[in-house]
Amino acid sequence: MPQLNGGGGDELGANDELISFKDEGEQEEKISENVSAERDLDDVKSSLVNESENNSSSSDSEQTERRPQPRADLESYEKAREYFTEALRRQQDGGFFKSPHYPGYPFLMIPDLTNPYLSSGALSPSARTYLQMKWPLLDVPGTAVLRDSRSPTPGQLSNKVPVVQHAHMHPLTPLITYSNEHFSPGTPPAHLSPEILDPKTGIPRTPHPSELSPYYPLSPGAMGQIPHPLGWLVPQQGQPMYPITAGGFRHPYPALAMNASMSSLVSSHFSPHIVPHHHHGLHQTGIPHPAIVSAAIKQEPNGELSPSPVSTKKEEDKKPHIKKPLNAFMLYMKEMRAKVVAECTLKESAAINQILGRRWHSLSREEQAKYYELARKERQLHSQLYPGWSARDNYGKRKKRKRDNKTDSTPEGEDTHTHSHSLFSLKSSPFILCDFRPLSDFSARNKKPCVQYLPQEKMIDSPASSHGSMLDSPATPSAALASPAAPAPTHSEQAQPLSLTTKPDRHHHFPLLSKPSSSSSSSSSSASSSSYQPTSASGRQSTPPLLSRPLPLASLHASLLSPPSPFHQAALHSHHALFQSQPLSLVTKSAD
DNA sequence: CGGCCTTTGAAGACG
DNA sequence: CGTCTTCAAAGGCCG
Repeated sequence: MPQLNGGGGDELGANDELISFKDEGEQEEKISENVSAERDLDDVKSSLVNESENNSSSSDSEQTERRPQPRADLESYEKAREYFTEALRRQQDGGFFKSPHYPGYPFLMIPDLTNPYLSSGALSPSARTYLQMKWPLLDVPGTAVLRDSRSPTPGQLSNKVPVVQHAHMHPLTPLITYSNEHFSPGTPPAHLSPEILDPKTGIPRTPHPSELSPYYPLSPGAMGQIPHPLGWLVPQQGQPMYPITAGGFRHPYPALAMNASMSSLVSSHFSPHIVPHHHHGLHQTGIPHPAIVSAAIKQEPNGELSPSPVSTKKEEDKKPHIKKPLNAFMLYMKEMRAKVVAECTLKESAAINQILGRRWHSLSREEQAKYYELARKERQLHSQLYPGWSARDNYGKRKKRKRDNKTDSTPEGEDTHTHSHSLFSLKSSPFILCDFRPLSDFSARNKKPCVQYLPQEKMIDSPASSHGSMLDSPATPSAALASPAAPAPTHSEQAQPLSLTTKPDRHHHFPLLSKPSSSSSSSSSSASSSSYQPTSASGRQSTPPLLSRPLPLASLHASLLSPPSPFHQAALHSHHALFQSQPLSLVTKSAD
């Protein structure tokens, strides 16, 4: 929670910073653990790769799409998201390794919250993002709303609508911010850029250098300029954000609301000229929504807009397709996919996703928390933007789902309750089986083996990681923290190889592993859990995902090792400090 | 050309 | 209230 902690934005920031050490240290974090270390290395590698690749391939293609070329812009929110993620990714990669603008990692060192960027820098990429987002929020008077990140129920917060508060900004904001970076590292925005909407006028103007800067072009505080409040809203390519709701528009945003970076980014990325008109994607409100995607209209990969027949438009108008907000994992996927792809030869998304799924589980609580928070904000924003929207609206839009019952093949009764989600995965336990299985399956199925990847992954993720990481190093004290509430399904799975299904975690706890508290269901989310977790916007799953979901091995171990609550809380509060000063292992012990 | 596969999470639907 | 289903992204693969 620290991160989430709205109240002390500063503190949060501070915490983040601490955490941030992870980022760099991420690698470091784990020194203690081989696994982690490996993982980190892996990551690093990947990042390195990415860099190169980004410059070359991935980025090219991606950028190409995204570049503000004069395309029509209808894109949707998807694209916007892509930007974000991409920005994120780049940020990470670039920032991390290249450190373009920042020589070194400046951020790390700077504790100053005021300077978000810096501090953020310290954090893991995601963390950074996070911070950035927050800042703006903090600044805002109305922050109360935002702050909630953790605690306050979203519902409360939002009184939603009318007050758009920063809502506009948040979720996306961060993202947007990222987007800046997205171009940054290697690419000078020259082409991109130069025009930025004038915050005030909305007219394209030349950006300040600072804005242009790829990485953190602008620090909000630093920047004197006030971004156009709506800047990010500006649809440009649309991507970036959710469509604006009428309410949103009305509100004058406090300058604060907008993150300078966002605005700049947005503008830079999206060429203004392109944007301005609402194309088809008008929201009900009549406001153009990037978020709204019409299937028909989606851009083509090439970047070309598919011609949208008039009829199509009509439909759209009638029912604009508003996509679901991305969840934490999806956000993570977007961010990390490129890296994974770069690392391995495989390109199939299915395979990549498996890997990502494992990595996701291996993330530390803090890391996951970042994404959860981000997702939460995104949902919040989404709800504000589209008050009336419900997930159900999209039901049936996606073609049909796979037969849920793939089960047939594996039809043991047990599966019945398993979701359509991969059966395989179910069986595969992250621990032992899992890692292998999926991969193996996957590899088997796929012609292209991920040569590089597999080995590493296995090594990393699976056994070793799970095991070592936790025990040895509390790599994730946090994880430990998280775990208490929820048994780490993952672990549990590991513990029980075959039969266990993955999914069960949510509901089932393994007896063996399970911790007493179990709560299984979720609800119980221990205080701790709740604390760190972002409050779920939706009341329903108040349970922190982390808890509910498979926890990192660490968590599992931790839970086993130590009594949940005490340790837990203590850890929560102090964990950052511990991290920094002491080895994880110590922490764990101490906990005990 | 369109659906499948795969992942986790969120939320709707249903019992 | 608990369980199940659908969708979100993404991109190669397959029919």
